Amino acid sequence: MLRISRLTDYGTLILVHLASRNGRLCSANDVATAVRIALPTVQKLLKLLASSGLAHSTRGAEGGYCLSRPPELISAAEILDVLEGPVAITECSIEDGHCHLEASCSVGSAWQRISKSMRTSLENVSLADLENPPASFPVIDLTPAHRASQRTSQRS
Amino acid sequence: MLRISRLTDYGTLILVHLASRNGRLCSANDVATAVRIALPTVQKLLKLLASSGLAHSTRGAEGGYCLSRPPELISAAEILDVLEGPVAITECSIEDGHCHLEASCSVGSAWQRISKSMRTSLENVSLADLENPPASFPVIDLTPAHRASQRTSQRS
DNA sequence: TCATATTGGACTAAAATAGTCCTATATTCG
DNA sequence: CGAATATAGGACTATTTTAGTCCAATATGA
Repeated sequence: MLRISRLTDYGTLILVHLASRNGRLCSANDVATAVRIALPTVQKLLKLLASSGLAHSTRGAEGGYCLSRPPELISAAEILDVLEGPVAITECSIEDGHCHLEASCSVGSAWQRISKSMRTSLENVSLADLENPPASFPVIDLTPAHRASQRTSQRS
Repeated sequence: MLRISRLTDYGTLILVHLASRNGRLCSANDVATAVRIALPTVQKLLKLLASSGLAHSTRGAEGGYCLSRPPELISAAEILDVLEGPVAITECSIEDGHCHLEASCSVGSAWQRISKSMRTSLENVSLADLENPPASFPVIDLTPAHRASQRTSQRS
């Protein structure tokens, strides 16, 4: 859980590589060599990144890929959206709220809300942050709002 | 991504049901009826919950399952650990740090750290919270530590 | 026109997930 | 004791997802 797929991992690597090239074009071949992932897989991912708008592609000889925006403006949430599909911690949270489990579904809604706040927080992490990760990311406060006041001084 | 499996969803439902029974024993059959999930699946999950220590089982006639602790003392992180296996956002984050991707792996390490802080935050959400979900969970601040000071007043 | 690249999609293989079933063991009650 | 009720443990199958490969078409530059 909270596991990203291998392709997403690869995809991130590729994005970081493109970021390091600072806007210069990079062919699928170049990328594959640099990140040491099989060419067909890299091609597949680059196509996905380009069609989703995270990368820009140029066809033909001397063509290649580059980021469509500076890495500071690409969020981890976006990257996950593209490479893993929409972030949704449970299935029915996608089509908000209709499963066959009726009453008990209040639980699903809790997972949904947790998922939602996680997503929101991932929007504040940029590709640039992934490129040069800080020593640590701060501990998240997922505590339900109604209890929050009781434990504000928690992290010593 | 950030998707939990269907079995985890079911498992949570079952735990919430047990919580609502307030310590009284509940057979697999009772649970299956209550949560409306196929009996064999419920049996499988209850066995898992019992063997992992989240639930307590009593064999024989009049036997059944109950929570091993009050719902306030069971965290979402534990539930996920049991039902989904160890939380690890990338593969190599499990066996901390050896993949064939060498230098580029600093990225993986970033995902790892994000995953880690998410997990820590899930430790502060209890089964009781899942049972009666609050209106919303607060937005998480995942901003890297070195930028945190610049945006403390972010949530207006 | 040829070499270099991306595009779009089909296709196969491998692995994880979901779901079912069977036999053994423990407990209660008549 | 013996029948009924439950869990325990594990094998097993089917389904779905994920990973990975390949090919024919199109675009570009020299």
